[in-house]
Amino acid sequence: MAVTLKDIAEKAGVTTATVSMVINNKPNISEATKKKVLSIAQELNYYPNIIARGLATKRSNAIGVIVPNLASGFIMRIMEGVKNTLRNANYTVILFDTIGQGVDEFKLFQRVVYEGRVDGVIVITAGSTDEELSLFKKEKIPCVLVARQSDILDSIYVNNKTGSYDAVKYLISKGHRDIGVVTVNRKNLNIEERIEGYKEALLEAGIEYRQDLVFDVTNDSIVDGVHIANKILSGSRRPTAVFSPVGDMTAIGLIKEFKKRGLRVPEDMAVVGYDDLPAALVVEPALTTVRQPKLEMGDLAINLIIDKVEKRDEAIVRRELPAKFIIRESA
Amino acid sequence: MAVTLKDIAEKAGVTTATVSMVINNKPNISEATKKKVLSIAQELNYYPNIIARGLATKRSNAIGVIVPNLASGFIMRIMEGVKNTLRNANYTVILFDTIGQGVDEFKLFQRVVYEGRVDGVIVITAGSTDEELSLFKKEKIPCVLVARQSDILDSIYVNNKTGSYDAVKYLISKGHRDIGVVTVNRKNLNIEERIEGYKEALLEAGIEYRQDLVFDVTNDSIVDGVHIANKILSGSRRPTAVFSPVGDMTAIGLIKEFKKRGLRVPEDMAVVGYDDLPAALVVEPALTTVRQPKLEMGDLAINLIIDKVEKRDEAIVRRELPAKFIIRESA
DNA sequence: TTGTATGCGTTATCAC
DNA sequence: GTGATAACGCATACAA
Repeated sequence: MAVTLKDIAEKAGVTTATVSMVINNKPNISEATKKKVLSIAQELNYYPNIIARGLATKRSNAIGVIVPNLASGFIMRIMEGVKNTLRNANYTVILFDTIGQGVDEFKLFQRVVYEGRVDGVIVITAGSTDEELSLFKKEKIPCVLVARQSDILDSIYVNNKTGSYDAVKYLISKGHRDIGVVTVNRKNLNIEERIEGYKEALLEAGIEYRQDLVFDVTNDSIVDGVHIANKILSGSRRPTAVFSPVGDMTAIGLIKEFKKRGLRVPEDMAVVGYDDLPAALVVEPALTTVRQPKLEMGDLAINLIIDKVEKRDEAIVRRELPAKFIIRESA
Repeated sequence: MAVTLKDIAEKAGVTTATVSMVINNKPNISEATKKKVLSIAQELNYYPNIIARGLATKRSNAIGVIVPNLASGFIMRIMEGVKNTLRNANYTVILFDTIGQGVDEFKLFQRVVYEGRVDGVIVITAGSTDEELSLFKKEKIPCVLVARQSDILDSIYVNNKTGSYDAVKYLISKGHRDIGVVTVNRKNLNIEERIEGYKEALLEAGIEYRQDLVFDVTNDSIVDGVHIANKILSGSRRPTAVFSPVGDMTAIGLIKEFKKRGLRVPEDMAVVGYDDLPAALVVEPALTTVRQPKLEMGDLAINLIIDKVEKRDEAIVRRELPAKFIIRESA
């Protein structure tokens, strides 16, 4: 049996109320009893029962993190940022993942909230529509969105447009005019914004936006990259460069397949990725890409959610972070 | 305010006890009240307060997972396995990470256990000594070790020796006699066992084990690999192959640096990794490596811990999984 | 089949 | 300063 307040109280000859006050560092306790209680607590190796405390205070000191899937290197880096800065805070992280979209994601959220398990939720999402997000808003619990901007919820996100714009402008400056772009075959606000950056750079250079240079992928993965590499090469008017705003893994698949098909990268075909995952450095040639500040997003997210939980700050926070275009060898 | 049993009870004209029994599907409830209560619960969008339930039942329906650090691709794959099979179980995962070793790790464990936050703990560790593990054993809570074998605790682990043995034997069959090996500069049982496999293959082939072919690294990382690649090349008797039981990232660093220094891989220098991370497929040449069944470990771990939590099975389970030697291009 | 009563370990509101 | 005592929301033994 674990040791409780009662055990300490009996041994110290006081009541549990007093012990509780000592443990929680409340004022108006004599030094004498404070010392005695504390020493007994130490001796008995007492740890407060978090569950009971949670029931009494209506606070769980836990933050829920809802992620689309753990497999992604992108998500993992964000989680790492979360954990890093959480280390010294008095909160724990409860992990929830969801493959499903929309309603399922919200159902999960709702369950988590209503069960009283967490004081706040960090949602890493990209697919949700605004209507879906408004459901999150309805719940009273603090909620911060990561990697997705929003007008109605707190959000930490990266400026998608500028990173893409820089990347495409760079390609144009290298003389490319036919620049392929890979997108994803489902609703994803981030990718859409990146495409905007692509279009803007094109427009500015007086280059026509061509639908036949847009290629769909289902996931950011090497196999998807390999797959569309072949599509790209079999097109009527072959591009001289491809930008992959969906992510680095796709770009890596592209590079691998282009090389396999006898093209030199970047001479015959330039490739630019997105995210800057560790693998960007292992592929050859090293991947030119747009870096997202993943650790920083995690860091900011956990700080923000704790602020919200503790101070109940009502204002909606929108924190935009810059993406950084990293020139390496593939373009 | 969240809706509680009481709200439902009042609306249904019964007591909270009855409602509780309905919610928990207890027997001996009339179909009529069951139906009525359930429909009201649904209407009010009721979710049981997990914290309160936890206090009453002394069960939290949460599993703690203690990991050394989230950054590692190896750990992440295990976590993915955990989450995958957890999806339909009625448990949540609470994540704890620890960079520190030994005492700190145990302090964290103890806190987690005593606070009553979790019903069981999965510990992914490699560095802990047997004495440290015996501390874990002392606590009454179920605990399964992953990626680390043990006589005193439940453990899910990979046979380290055979994978290494296969790898080194393969190198020998290719004519290599001077085979470098990279190890880690701190206590790590897994690596030690892999070194055993290396030694055994050597011994069997009548090749002397030479200390000057053993190279230390601090972490499994590309930079560490690059670093020791130079050490290896500057040695008096240069090996013709290097086996990196510490992991794939080191092996990738080796390959990159060997190539940079003008060596051909595998012709001039063969390289074999360990783990089979995604990056093993992106490096050129593709990495020959020893695959660990990471998803499977996660899967088994979560199933085992839930079994232990629910059935209080006392027997110590030791589940050994095989490693698989994967031949690709780097050796 | 359902209601009553009690406890889980804490915190919080009062008196004293 | 400290002690009673009542919550917190739920589960459960026992009574009815």
